[in-house]
Amino acid sequence: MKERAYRPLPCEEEVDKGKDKTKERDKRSLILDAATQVFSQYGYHEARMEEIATCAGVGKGTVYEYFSSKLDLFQQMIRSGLDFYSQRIKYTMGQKDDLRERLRHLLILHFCFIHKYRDRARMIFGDHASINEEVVRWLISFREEKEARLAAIFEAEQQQGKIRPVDPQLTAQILVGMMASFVYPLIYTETEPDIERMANEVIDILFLGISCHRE
Amino acid sequence: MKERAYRPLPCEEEVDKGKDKTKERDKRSLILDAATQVFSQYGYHEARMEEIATCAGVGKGTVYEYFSSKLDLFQQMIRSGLDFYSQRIKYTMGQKDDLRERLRHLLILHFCFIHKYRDRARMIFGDHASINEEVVRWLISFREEKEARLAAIFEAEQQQGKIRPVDPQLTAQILVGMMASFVYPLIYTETEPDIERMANEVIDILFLGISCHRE
Amino acid sequence: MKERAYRPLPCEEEVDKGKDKTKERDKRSLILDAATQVFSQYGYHEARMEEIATCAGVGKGTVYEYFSSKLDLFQQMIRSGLDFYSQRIKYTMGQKDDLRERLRHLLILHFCFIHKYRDRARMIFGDHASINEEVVRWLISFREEKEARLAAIFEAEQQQGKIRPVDPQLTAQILVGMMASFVYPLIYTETEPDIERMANEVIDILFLGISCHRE
Amino acid sequence: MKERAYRPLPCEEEVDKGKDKTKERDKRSLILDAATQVFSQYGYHEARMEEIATCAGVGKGTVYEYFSSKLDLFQQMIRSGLDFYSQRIKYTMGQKDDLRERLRHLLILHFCFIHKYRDRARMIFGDHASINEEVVRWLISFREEKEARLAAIFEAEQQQGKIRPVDPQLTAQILVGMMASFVYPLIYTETEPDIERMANEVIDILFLGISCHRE
DNA sequence: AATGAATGAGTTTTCATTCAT
DNA sequence: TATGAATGAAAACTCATTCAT
Repeated sequence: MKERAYRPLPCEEEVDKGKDKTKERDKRSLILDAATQVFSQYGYHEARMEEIATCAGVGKGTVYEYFSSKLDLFQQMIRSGLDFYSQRIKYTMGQKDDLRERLRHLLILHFCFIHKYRDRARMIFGDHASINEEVVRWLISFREEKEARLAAIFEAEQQQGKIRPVDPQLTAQILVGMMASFVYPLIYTETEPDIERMANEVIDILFLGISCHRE
Repeated sequence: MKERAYRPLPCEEEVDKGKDKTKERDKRSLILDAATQVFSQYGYHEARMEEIATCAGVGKGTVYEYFSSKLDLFQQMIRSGLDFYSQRIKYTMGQKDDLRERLRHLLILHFCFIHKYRDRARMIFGDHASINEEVVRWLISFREEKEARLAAIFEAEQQQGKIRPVDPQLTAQILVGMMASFVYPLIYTETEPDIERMANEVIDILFLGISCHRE
Repeated sequence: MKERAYRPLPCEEEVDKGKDKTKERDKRSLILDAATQVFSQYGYHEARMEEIATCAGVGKGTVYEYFSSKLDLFQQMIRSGLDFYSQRIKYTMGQKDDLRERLRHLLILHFCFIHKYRDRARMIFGDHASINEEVVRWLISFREEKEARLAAIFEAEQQQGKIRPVDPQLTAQILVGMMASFVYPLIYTETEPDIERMANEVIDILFLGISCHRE
Repeated sequence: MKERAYRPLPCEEEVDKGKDKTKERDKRSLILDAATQVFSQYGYHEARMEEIATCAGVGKGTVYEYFSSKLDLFQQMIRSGLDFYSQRIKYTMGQKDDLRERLRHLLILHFCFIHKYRDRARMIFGDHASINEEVVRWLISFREEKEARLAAIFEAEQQQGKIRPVDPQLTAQILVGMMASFVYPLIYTETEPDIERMANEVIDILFLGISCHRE
């Protein structure tokens, strides 16, 4: 019933090396995982601290030894989800030379992540506006950071004449929007998605859209 | 704080003509508007029925004369928001001949809507997964419908050889994702956004991305 | 659906003579009848003023023209039920000479009443302790009056040597208890009860129990 | 105000022997007792969960740890009252040989119970028709069971020629009615009632009423 | 006189959090 | 350190009553 696996993505074996000792997870991350699962299933308000505790295999009081409140637990869970995602994404983005290839890789990773860690993806890309201003600020600044990084890349490429003079900021935002548009489909799709193909199509459209074309 | 204006969009004067008599609003839509405002500000769970009532200028019990429960009120508010949006969007989509121009118009309308009716936009494009299965189904099928309509258009154009052989479904999804990526920026931007420019940029990228190019 | 008839009991034709003009019932008794029906069906607290109004065919506000509150309506309904019952019972009790026959008649009337006017019977013989102290006092004093009247009769008979030297008060109470024991069975029995037989049996037992027997 | 004693009846010392250690009552029965008291005083609808909690010396939430709802608490209270009564009554009924003596004992026990456990008696013998169908069914079947048991006894005696050929069912019902007629008087009487005398009188009347007499 | 739309006081119930063990 | 029994603040909802029409 639990089997919350979190094994490395098929495309990220190098990232998790050295973590497979399956050492006795400490209570804190046990609770964090349970929280991810329960929050993602029920949403913040419908989630019950008792269920999170039970699901983590600890007593209700124990949760409060590690987290000062429900909101604190939620925030830390989001944070950890954000870190978890960033870690995987950043790593790859620093690698390859060619922009197209790098973005293709970004998309693949992104799609893999969403598909593999549905729970976390749902929490990271969800709309938590009503729960906590702070969380919303995090998520916004998280996305802005992502967009800024992408915008910087587009700008650099543009100055090298590799892409058309599009607005780098807007282009970044559009890419992030495209990426986000896959969250729900990937979470709710039962059949195994063809992630490679999806990534290629998106990249094709985007690159034709922003490449230089001789008139 | 009230001033829930709902005057025609600057770009939709033709749509609302004849409706500006500002006739005595009936209680039901008064409450619906208050609900939109309060729900959009606090989210479903943090919203208090009492505040909605106060905000609509009626007593707590009156709300229950028109809506059987908090959930019912929420659902009807979403529904009305959906209709409100569809009304404005569908109208334009059936008009112009040229796809590019039609989509440009779609984007402009979409952006105007979001910017003008922040409350409604936030509710329609928000993530209500944890509140009510039914609402989620509505929103998903609403988006799917939108995507299907766009996909059909792309497919038709494709058969006329007007655009590249991209996956119409995926392209539609990407366009919807692009559109959605503007929700938060437009809602939270204080400065007047240059909607025309934004729409043009998006359309440029998308059309270069999907047009036929001689190799 | 209404057809709350209140026609004379088969055994009381003489009582209602002159009332069969079926004259346009005035609003007040219309409401009183509706209240009897609704209160008896749902009990005081579950009964809704709105339903009583609807059932009486008047508006909600109208009820308050005739009765100052729900409690007032309830009290007046009980009172009217009490009077209705007393009227029928007292009349008969003053008639016949022979005690045995008089009591037999009392029982028959009582049983007929319960069976015919289930609604009223249920309200009169129910336990309204929790609703209103005043109502309870009425019901208790109503029963005490009944018992006192019977006790007086028993005492008189006793002094004439017609019955054993039993405690008249206790005997009266026992008789009333016997009578009450038929309320639920008569209300809930679907089949037509053999009221004569029931009365005879009860009277037989009681009279053997209290008659003088030569040892 | 607390002093909910529940010491053994003066006439039932043998039943409760070994139970008078007044051991630390557990919360559940503490609440059940408080409920009995409050429900019996105010009736189901007028009773406030908060008062029951306070009266039991626990917090409001604690009541819901043991009972899922007000109705559940009410039902369990009735059930426990029914069991409590049955326990005491059944025990004695199985003992003595002579019918007259057995019934005399039954009455004494019944009267003692009512007088001693007014709260419980009021709940058990009250009319809860409007509160909950299930409770009504319990009470009816409880009374029917009682009547059936008595009817069986009367029938047996009859076949042994010990009593007149009365309708055993009706006789049982009458006896139960007689018994019930003492509920209110015993509950509301301030002075110490002479239970022995009352029982003897009732038994005398009933037995003369149903015995065989040579004409 | 008759109405019914509007009202808000009052109640059950939930569940995050505490704290004695 | 870990626990879960106990708690009480807070919110949805009901319905008797009012009063403008």
